[in-house]
Amino acid sequence: MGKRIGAGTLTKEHVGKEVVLKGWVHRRRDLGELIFIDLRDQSGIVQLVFNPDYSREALEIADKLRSEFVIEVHGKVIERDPETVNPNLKTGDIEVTVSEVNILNRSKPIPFLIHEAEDVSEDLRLKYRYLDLRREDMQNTFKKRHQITQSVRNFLNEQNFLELETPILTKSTPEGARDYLVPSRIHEGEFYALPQSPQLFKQLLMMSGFEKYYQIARCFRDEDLRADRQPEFTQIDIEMAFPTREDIMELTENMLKRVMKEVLDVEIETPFPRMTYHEAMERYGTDKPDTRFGMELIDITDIVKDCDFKVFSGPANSGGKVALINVEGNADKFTRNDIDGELTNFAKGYGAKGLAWIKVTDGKLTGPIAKFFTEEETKALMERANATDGDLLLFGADKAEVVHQVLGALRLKIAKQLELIDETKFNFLWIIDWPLVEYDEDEKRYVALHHPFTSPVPEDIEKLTTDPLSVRANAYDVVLNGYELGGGSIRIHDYEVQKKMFEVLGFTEEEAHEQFGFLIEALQYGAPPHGGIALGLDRIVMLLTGKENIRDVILFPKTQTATDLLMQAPSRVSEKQLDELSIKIVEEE
RNA sequence: GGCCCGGUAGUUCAGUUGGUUAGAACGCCAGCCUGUCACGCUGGAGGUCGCGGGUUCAAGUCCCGUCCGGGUCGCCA
Repeated sequence: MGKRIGAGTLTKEHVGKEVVLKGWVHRRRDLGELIFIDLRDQSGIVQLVFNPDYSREALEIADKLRSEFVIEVHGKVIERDPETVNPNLKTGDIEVTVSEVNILNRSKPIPFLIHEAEDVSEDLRLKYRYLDLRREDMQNTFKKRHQITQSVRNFLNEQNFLELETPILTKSTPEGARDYLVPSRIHEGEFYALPQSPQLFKQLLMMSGFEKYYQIARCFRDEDLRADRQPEFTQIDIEMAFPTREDIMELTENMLKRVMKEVLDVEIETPFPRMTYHEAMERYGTDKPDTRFGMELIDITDIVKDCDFKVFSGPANSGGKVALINVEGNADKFTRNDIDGELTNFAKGYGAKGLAWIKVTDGKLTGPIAKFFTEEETKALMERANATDGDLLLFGADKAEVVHQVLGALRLKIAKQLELIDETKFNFLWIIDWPLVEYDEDEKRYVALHHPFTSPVPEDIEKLTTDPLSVRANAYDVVLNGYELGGGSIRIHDYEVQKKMFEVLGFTEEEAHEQFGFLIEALQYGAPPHGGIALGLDRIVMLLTGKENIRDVILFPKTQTATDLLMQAPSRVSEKQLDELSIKIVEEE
């Protein structure tokens, strides 16, 4: 009885050795009196040969083997003849000739073959996730995910951070995302909430004297899903006592640098470029710009103020904005139909009323709106846009917010369509100087852009009550290739400032005490200055494995309607369970 | 909640202007095959065209509703 060896680990070094292999039947090639089987285990694939000259008994069993049967084989590693070497297989220069085979388990014909699962519809893959996960690509993804978390842990451990756990059953608080609620059996009519993040706990840990904390933390938010959003996801959660903003940013940069090096063997430049929120909105129309390509937004509000085109001069003269993106040299890729149809519809989806456009031909502006501009305006416009023959200019004219959204989205869509993005690049950058609060038209009050515990930059504290909208937050987001990887801030540690912040957000003193009394109190017992950051682990894995979808880097993800197709969750529960929780289901009409 | 795309054999798909018995490839089953590696060859089985309703002499195809999956806007401190 030899010891089991991994199929994918066999090399020429093993030639002549007797080995024991255990794994799955990946593929079978039955030539009658000669059968080949690709045996797959976690380490890889090796070809087994069943030859009657070696063992007729084994051949007869091999005849009965089917895809995904689990087998144990004893055999000898032999070198392949040069003409039968398979260069597509890592173990292709050897094979194992089998003397004995045991069927450890059988498999029904499976819904899809492992080697073709890549092309199978996603709902079927999710229903049979344990089959989908047998694929080499999936195995590699989760190996990489493991490497990333280990790399993060090693780095933070070396920096003397403690990995500490915080509760999953916690308190529902206002602000932020919708909570997942868990009914309490013992306290009738009361609920725990699953944490949207360990935010308050990690701040309390700083007040508890743990000066450097981290956690690979599961977080829950009951909001609608997207390609890069799941209702439960994982954050690399970090908090420090006594840090400056620079400390956290440098720590984050070094951590990401280490991960990129260890996992992808890619060197990234630090420090990362920094951009203010304002600049990001002006140049890219978004707070998470993809800087791997140009096509930046160009403001032309001043140029079109007096032009005859009311669609432009209107917003330009009433506090709005007119801007354009220049699709350089690609005017011929878009017909008038493409622009007035698909692109215009796309723009309308982001709040635009329409989509004005101009093409540049023979040094002149062409298209239906070109006639509205005087010679001077044309000249200024072309100069500002750096427009030359073959360019397509797409315009946004509206409130600045709408212009940013529309052109920002168009910029991305067109870059993808024209393949202008260098997929090998990793463009990390910081977005800083965020507004502390914004005005919510629906709720008729200020809401925190980050969260209510984010401190203003020191020089703006004065304006907190007089002009909240102008106050900059001491916050920072790290962005990679157009995705928000994470964000953090220096927190409020001053009781008075925190009280003022709640006031600005429209909390009465009573409400503040009811919801955050524990924090307000803790701040009064020697809370140290503190701050930190949280990074979305799933998104990091997604970007580092080149996936376009967060579900591909989560073992058992949920569908867009937040269901688990494998376990069939959520599900009804028994009357008895409901009774114990004092819960009654009200069926909708 | 809104908008968009999709749902036909186990899987991936095709299916014309609404018209005879809904096809292909892979997989599956059986037989043959000693150097295959996407093995090959021969034969076979396999369909609630997501579901419900409507229009029509006739619906996979057109209309309405609904369910499921995906993308996105709102939402996500």
